[in-house]
Amino acid sequence: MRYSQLMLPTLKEDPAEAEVISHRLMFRAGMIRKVAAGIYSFLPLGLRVIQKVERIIREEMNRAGAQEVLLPCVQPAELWMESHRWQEYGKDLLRIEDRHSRDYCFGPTHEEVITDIARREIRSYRQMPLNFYQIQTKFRDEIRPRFGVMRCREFIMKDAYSFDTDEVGLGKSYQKMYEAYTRIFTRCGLTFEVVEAETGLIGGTASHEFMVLAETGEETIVSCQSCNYAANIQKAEAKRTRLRARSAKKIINPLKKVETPDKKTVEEVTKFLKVMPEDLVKTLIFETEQGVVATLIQGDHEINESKLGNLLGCDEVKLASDDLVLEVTGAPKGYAGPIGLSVKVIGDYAVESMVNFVTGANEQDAHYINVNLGRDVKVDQFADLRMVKEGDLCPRCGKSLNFSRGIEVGHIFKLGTKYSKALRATYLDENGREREIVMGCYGIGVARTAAAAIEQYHDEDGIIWPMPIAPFQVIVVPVNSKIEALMETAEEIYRLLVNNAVEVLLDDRDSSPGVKFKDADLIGVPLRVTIGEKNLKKGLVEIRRRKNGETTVIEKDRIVEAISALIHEEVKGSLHA
RNA sequence: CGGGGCGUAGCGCAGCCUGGUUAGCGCGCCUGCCUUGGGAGCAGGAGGUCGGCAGUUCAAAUCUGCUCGCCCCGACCA
Repeated sequence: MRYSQLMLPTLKEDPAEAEVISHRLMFRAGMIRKVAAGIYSFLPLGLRVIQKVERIIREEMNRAGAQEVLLPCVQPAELWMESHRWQEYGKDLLRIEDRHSRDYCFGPTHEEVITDIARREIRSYRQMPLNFYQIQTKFRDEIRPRFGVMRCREFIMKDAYSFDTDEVGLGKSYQKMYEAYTRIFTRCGLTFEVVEAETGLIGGTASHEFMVLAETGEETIVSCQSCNYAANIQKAEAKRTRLRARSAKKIINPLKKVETPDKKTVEEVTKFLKVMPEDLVKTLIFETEQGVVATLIQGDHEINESKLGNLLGCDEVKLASDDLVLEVTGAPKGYAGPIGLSVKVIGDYAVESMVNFVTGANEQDAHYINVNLGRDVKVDQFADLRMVKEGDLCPRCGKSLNFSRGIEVGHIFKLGTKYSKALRATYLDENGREREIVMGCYGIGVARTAAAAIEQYHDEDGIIWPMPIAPFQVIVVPVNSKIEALMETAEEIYRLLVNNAVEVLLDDRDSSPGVKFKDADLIGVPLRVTIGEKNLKKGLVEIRRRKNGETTVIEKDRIVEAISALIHEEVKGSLHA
């Protein structure tokens, strides 16, 4: 490709709206342009990167035995009603009407459509296992799109769906995808971590997220320093502390009510009573589909609403309104406590080992001290209800946990029979019995993967693409376009490299060298061949590596072998990342 | 949806508070000269219904109302 013929509009200045580094650089490098909030066009350079990522995905999906299909983006409401997601999905689902006022949606994902195919085509256990995947544009009407291509409304996604006869088969399909994903992100040159995750709206029994480690990541991930435990913060658990030594020894004091005028928050109350936050139990009232429940959490801990929801089997749990708190506890918010409550009380495991703690007295301006379980408080159930925090220990091995930030680029789910049951996708087993197909689904955010690579690999001059997903592997820069010898050599090297299947961009613009160098750095091409007058007189050209600025001068006749060796080395390097 | 903010040339911004000639600046773009190993220099030039609609006024980018779009923080989410 010749630069002069490529639509590659680079910008010197950062666009005002771009906040995160990948957004800024994709914009400045002429990869993307915004069309509307959360909706982008990909310009040629951006598309090249997307296609490189897609190619790696296709190769690995095919290797894992998956078959590519193409599904519709506009889907009939009926299918979504059958799975109940027409109601459940909420406002993220972009609903549209056709000219006959029939309801459709723009597909945010494709479980319904693929399950529809499965129920029509799969009859027998002999036809499984099967795995279909598609790479296409989806739409989720995000409340607030942000971070450029990382969190958009319209986005390119690879989704795969597996169909098995039973859980054992699903386990195998899931494992294959786990391995394929590991290969995909490794081949893209990314540093990532696989974490246990929540299943969320998609539903299902088990799930892992593939997280690219980056400061700007939206997700917090927790991982063990010594074993391989790693989980999304939403899912992460901490080792349960046994009855603490200090608690075990402590004398149980008599319950006492104390005045706490105007002290509502954990901080205010503990400061006023001169105790530590971990000596207080906060009582949080929740409104759920199962009715109102009270939860008991150690003062310095945070409730994890999704854990509570999972425990109760509810899709939605909502912190009670001030009015409801008043109704349930008889006191305004800030004075709730478990003593005398008539609703179901669920305690976090950490509370189980506490003695002589502080709680609200269900009475304005009053708290109890020396509260104890059993004697004063009846807890219906203990469970893991809290967020893991710094200092907690690994639930598997007891060593310390690390906290880091990640960008979710892939997510795999064991769906089970949720959709096959709803859409009645069944098959006949060996005994002629009708059974539900067991499904899994597996997604990768394609553009997000490219953006994550930029978050991970950039410097103050621009993008530093990993070789396998770089839009071009090499850029050829003649320093002075007015000197014929330089241009001729550049052309010659360009042709040689093209003929040897190297992806090369020839900067044939009549610009000053500074401009060409700056653009080359900005768009992040891994290797630059610089052709300057002095070197050329000695029959030499220079090769510069974007990632470390390292330059080597070689005889121009050896250019093809030198470049090939470097490409090979960098591709291999990312495989071992 | 709540809170904050922004819409002026392709991009980044000033002007608005305190209304008044031809609406500026930097980058980019066009022409010419010159220059060529890290976003050169000089000269000339093109490009704006100041987001839209309505109002106040002799007069609106500037004041008022409505509206549309966008950004940031939060709740939500891949």
